[in-house]
Amino acid sequence: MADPKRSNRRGRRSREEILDAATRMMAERGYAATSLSTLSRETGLPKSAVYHHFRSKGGLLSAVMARGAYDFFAAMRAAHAGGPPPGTPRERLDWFLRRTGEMFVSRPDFLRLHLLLVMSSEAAEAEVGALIGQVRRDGRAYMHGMISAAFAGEGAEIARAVADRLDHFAIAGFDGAFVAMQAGSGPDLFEQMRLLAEALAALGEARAGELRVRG
Amino acid sequence: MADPKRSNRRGRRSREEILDAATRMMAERGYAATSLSTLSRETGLPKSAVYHHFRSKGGLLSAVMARGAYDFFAAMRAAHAGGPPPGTPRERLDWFLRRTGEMFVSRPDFLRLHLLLVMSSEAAEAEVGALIGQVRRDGRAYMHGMISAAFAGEGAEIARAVADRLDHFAIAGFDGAFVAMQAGSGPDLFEQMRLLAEALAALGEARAGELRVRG
Amino acid sequence: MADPKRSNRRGRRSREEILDAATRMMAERGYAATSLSTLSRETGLPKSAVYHHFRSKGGLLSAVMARGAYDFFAAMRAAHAGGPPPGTPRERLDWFLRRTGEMFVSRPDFLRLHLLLVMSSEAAEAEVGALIGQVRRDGRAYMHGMISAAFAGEGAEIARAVADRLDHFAIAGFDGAFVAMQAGSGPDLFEQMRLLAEALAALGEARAGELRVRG
Amino acid sequence: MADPKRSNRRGRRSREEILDAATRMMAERGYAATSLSTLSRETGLPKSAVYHHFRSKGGLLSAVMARGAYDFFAAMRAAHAGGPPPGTPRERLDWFLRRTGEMFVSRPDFLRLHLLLVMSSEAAEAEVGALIGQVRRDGRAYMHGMISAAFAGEGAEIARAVADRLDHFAIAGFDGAFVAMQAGSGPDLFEQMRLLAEALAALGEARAGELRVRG
DNA sequence: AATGAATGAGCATTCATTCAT
DNA sequence: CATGAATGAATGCTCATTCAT
Repeated sequence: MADPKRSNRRGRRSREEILDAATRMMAERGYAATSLSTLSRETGLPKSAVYHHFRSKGGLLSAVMARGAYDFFAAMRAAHAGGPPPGTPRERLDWFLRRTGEMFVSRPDFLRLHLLLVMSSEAAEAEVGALIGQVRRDGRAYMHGMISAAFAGEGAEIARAVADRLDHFAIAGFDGAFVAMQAGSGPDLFEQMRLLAEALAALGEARAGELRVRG
Repeated sequence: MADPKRSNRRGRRSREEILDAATRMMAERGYAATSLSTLSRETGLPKSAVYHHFRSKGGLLSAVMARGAYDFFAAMRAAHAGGPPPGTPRERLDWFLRRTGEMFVSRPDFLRLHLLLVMSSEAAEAEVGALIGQVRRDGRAYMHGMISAAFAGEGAEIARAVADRLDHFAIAGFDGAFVAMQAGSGPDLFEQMRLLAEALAALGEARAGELRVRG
Repeated sequence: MADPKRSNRRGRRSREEILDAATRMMAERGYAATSLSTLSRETGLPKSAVYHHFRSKGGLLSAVMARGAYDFFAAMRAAHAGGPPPGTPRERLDWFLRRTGEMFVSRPDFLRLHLLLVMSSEAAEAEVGALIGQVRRDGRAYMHGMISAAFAGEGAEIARAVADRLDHFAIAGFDGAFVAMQAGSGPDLFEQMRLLAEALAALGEARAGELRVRG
Repeated sequence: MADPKRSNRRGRRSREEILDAATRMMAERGYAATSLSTLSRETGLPKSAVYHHFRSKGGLLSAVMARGAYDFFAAMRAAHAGGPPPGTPRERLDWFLRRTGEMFVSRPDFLRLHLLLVMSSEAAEAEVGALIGQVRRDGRAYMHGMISAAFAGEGAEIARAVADRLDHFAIAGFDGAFVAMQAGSGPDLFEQMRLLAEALAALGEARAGELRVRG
């Protein structure tokens, strides 16, 4: 079944190949619809290799998610390194969101699988459920950082308060835009990002105004 | 297996029972992970009843989607019957979105399955793919109606232009909020709806302002 | 399912339609591989019609065989009506066998199904088994008649003795030639028939010679 | 289901067991009527073993045919090793055919299945169809060898010409005699073989005579 | 460390049949 | 007389998993 030229002394590489294929397939078809037989056929590696490296199909899913999350956030940090140039909150949000949108386009697999699992309650299986929760918390924290950076000009306290209020909303805007992109409906993703930046800026400035008055 | 008291002359009822159970199960676990054996066990009806009524598992999915869409939009129209009381666009959007949010909470199954299918490319199987596209178009048209109703005070032309610009964004806001609700993360759905109303109002008014100046 | 224009008051016709389709399908695919669903789809008549007219799938098989046998032997008698012109046994056998070969070519379904059942021990189911035995006996009797007619010039007694000896062999020659025709191998059926006639003539004359000497 | 003492390290043996049972069952009931469930029950091996060893039910059929053909022709060669003693063509044909008849009686499974497939057009499924054609060609070649050996005394050229003319006819005689044996009708197989030998001798000598005159 | 052989449980689907109308 | 609805049993097949090597 396996390519005979493939040595049997290269565990690390096999692991990565399985992980790559599984990420792609699970993101395309979902967890339940991804069979180890197909995975094996597509990688040229035996089914037992999955058990060798990941203990079970569920373990493979966990690994896929863990690596995906790690890579995703690393890529996010890289994309945003240096931070936006000075400017209005809206300009700064625009800068952040445009770059984030580029990530969505170039690495959709992780997000797709993430949303699939969120919706399908296959997550309920403990281990993965925890990972998903962690990813959502990390995502929100990341978003929080972006928003407060955008409103840094209002002072740290106000920036934080604004971000507290808007981070979930921003996450929802992302998720929704990603769904629309997957559906092939809607305007292109970057147009959506621009509107989201505009909305966040408007909401954030309104909120900052209130706080300035009160403070 | 089946209740022996169940006559063999009640096709319509069996059909509905299967449809109910399938809607719930597919929304919970996804299409692939919903097995006809489990469905049969849960309804007490034989597996062959599915084939009798729906021709195939795919046909059942189509029927689930078709009925779900029909019921969903009917319930939406019922929830919004009469329309919002007079007021500012934001107040009117608030009224619309609060009621829509209630729908999400009370009938999440259809939306869950819809999003699951959008993400999982099981939709690619023709028949269902078309249905999903139709649902998204209908949803967007519905949203368009809500937004232009909210901005009716600006005149029909401007209201329409605003809705043209914002309908996709609003859909994304809904989808994202629904995802957050499913994930159990984020503030409650109604808080999200309020923010979305505020954002749409702000974006819409800015857009209307531009148009008034140009006009 | 059924053609709506088809009245529900025409039992005789439905019966024949089912019989026609079943004869064809069973001859093509065998009894086990002929499903009532397919039969129903192909005739446009409901599956229950089979039970109405034939009591069971096995009953349908019996009816197919019975009608097939009846028709087949009637057609044989028609083809051989009048009998061969005077001539040598070989010429007369040639005449018989050429005409029989024409039957094989023009109505292969019954023979195919017959051989299929003979080989497959689905015949073991009593009712059909008996029918098959009857068909083989009738066939042999028919062949006996042909051979003794061919050798009538040797006198009735010798003609009968020759036919007693050769009828089974002739049947085997027929069956084998029919098999070859179905397999698409071998020379055309009529060449086979000519050789068979030659062989029967040679064998018969040798036998007749022996008998004449003894007598 | 399986014998628990059966180790999971004996693939070769399982393969043969399945092949044996399948050969017998398919020859008895035909391909379509042989179910993997019954096969599994009868071998004590799980259904999945069939897929492990043969990829599909069709693959099992191919393997059954391939092994059957191989064994059959090997046994034929063994039965005819050494060749017939010197004598007239008829004596030599008698020797060949008697031995061949013994094969039919002692190993009827392969031939039964072969004829079943020839008749039932399940063969049309490519892979098996090709195998069947090959078997018929091999059979004919074998028969050709037997006939020309029987007529070797007439010289190689004439012997070949006689065999060219009669091989198909001889095959048909075999097939027909085998059918009669399966049907339980007719005289015993060896009587049929004797008549066939006589017929082939008569036809062959007539043909050889013609050729001698012409040559 | 890595794998091919093997398997039991479960899958979607089709079957022949019954029965109320 | 004729049928559409309904179903339990069985079908061919795929699944995730184990285990000896």
